[in-house]
Amino acid sequence: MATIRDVARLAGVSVATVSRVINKTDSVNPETAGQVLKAIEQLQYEPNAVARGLAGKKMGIIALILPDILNPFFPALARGVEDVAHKKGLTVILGNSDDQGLKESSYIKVLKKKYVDGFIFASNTILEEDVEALRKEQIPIVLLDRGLNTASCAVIRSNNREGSKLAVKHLVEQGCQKIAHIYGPQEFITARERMLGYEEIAGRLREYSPSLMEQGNFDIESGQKAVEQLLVRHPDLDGIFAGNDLMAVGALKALHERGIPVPEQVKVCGFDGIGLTEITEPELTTIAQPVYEMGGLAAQILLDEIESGTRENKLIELDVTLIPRKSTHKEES
Amino acid sequence: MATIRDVARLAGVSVATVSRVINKTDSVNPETAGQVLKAIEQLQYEPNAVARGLAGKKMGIIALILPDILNPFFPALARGVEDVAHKKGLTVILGNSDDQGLKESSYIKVLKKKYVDGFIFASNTILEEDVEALRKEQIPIVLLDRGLNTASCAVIRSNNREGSKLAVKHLVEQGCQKIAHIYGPQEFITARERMLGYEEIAGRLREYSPSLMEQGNFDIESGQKAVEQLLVRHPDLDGIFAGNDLMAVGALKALHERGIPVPEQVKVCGFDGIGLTEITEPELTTIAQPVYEMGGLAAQILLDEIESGTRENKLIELDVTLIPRKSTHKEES
DNA sequence: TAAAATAATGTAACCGATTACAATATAACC
DNA sequence: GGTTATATTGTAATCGGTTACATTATTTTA
Repeated sequence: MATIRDVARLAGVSVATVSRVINKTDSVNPETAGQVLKAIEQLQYEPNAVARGLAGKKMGIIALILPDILNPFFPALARGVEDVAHKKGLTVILGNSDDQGLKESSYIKVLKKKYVDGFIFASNTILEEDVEALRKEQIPIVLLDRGLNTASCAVIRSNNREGSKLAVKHLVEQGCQKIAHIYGPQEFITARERMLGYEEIAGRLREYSPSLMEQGNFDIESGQKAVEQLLVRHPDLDGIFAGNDLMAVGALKALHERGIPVPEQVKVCGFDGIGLTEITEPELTTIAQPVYEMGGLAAQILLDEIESGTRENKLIELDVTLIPRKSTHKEES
Repeated sequence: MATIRDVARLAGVSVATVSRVINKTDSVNPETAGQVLKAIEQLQYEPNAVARGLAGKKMGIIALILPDILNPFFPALARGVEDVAHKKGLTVILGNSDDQGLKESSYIKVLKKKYVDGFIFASNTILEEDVEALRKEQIPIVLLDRGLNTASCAVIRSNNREGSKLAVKHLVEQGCQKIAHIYGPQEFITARERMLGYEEIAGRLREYSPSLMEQGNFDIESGQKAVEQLLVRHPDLDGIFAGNDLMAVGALKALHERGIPVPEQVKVCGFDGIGLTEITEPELTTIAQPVYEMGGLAAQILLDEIESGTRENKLIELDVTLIPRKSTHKEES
């Protein structure tokens, strides 16, 4: 591998000049630049990223820390981030935090030493002090799905409350009168917002009762259990809005086990828009978040901050979309 | 951030001695070491990974290049790799190649400049010349699912042929007599092996015919289409072995559309063991690959090679497991 | 007991870039 | 025409470690 000194020697100039040509940081005589370019070409020279990193304290790497890539919500996010980053010549480091603040801290510690350019956290557990520390060290950071009160950096999420309202309204339109809600863990702001959206619309219904809500865990099994509980209290419920798609799948399973036909007797709607929803039987109506776009946007904002050295503490809420499918289909009568 | 020179100054020794204490590369007087450790503690010193990387040509990063993290097969692989890497203090860079050799080459080019310690390719498209080039530069590399004929490095895959045989035998045991196969793109060695396994067992059946095989594309839609074709030729088929789970899901969809009951009239078996198979109706029998373990093992081998500087051109085939579920269930009579 | 091996430490080059500062030549200004 | 601004280039320090080589003190070996 040729170094900048090899190029300088061959072109008959100093390394500083070569560096100037490469980075266009300073004026260089066009003729000289020509020589340098020729030498670069001839030696197939490529600047060493690590040496650059050491000098500039930036390795051209962004870190994406998410709870668990196994959760079907995150691959699309990761892909969105990676596509944007790759287009700009940056690479992406992936970390799984398992929603443990400590693991996140440990990633931060390790990656700071590697001069990562910035962080994207798709997580609810990141500690405020960690955010603050990065802020102080001027390391850009973008958060996904985090509360805005604590936000001292850019935050991206989708409009969970509106999405929730969309879902419940849709169920009502399809003829549901007694709509239950399986909500996710309340430490997640997304789960709280979705619950609020549900309450806002469902609360107006004649059949509404707080006991129509049941906690789940954002996974399939908990959705299943929640429905079992709900059916004990309300055997006559005719609609279920699950706080995410996995729990909706669980709901579908539970209903199927009990022989309750979907959508004829009970209609089910999920939230997230992950791929699973297309392969259940019946296919699952859901509120789709623009997950891929969220990832792309997060990367875009991060890259902008990295490049400009500025920080924008804005909160961006992306629109969600109702995808009506068979699980909420209304029979024509 | 304190540097090694700060530590040296505070401890009253040279930087070389500090380095020796940190890396335990050379004998140091215990008393001196004590001073150094105290200084390190006091200054909260952490060695800078980039400077280390520059000097040692290793950044403590491994690259995982896979076709597409959106394909549900790969998150588990990525998680397996990351868990092992993280345990050893290494970080993982993720790249999506979309099965394009050129994109892979571009990742290699970029990442070599970043002094990545090694590569894991979960891909069929990597160019032989790229492997060879890395070999020459002593950069460790592990391949997943790649042909062994060309292998000049460690290769890990699961025993596709045996898995396939397991699947077909299982269908036979469940009473199938006319078993079709949807095979994947033949440039994938996995698809070829699975087909061979199918032929070996199914070829012995009385009802066997080569026209029971139909090409698919490893995605849901192609599975659906393949079944439609197959049903035209063989309306009486009673078993389908799909080359992967996604195509099996497609098969299920096609059968469901036609009102053909599964497993009563036709039994279906997939391959891979991804999570989707648990949420279809009926749940899908599949041949599970130990995907998470494969990732972990790949990382393990890579780390060993990185540490020892050796290369082992071994081919490892991991065992697969039949997971019988409702989609191949035999009615008791 | 002299010679050879081992332990402990320091000096300084090196990894391969960036960049502050200095130096020179040329162009623009009054 | 002298002075100041601008363009062009080079020198050498710097980023923050690792490590080859040299030096001195202490042990082991013959």
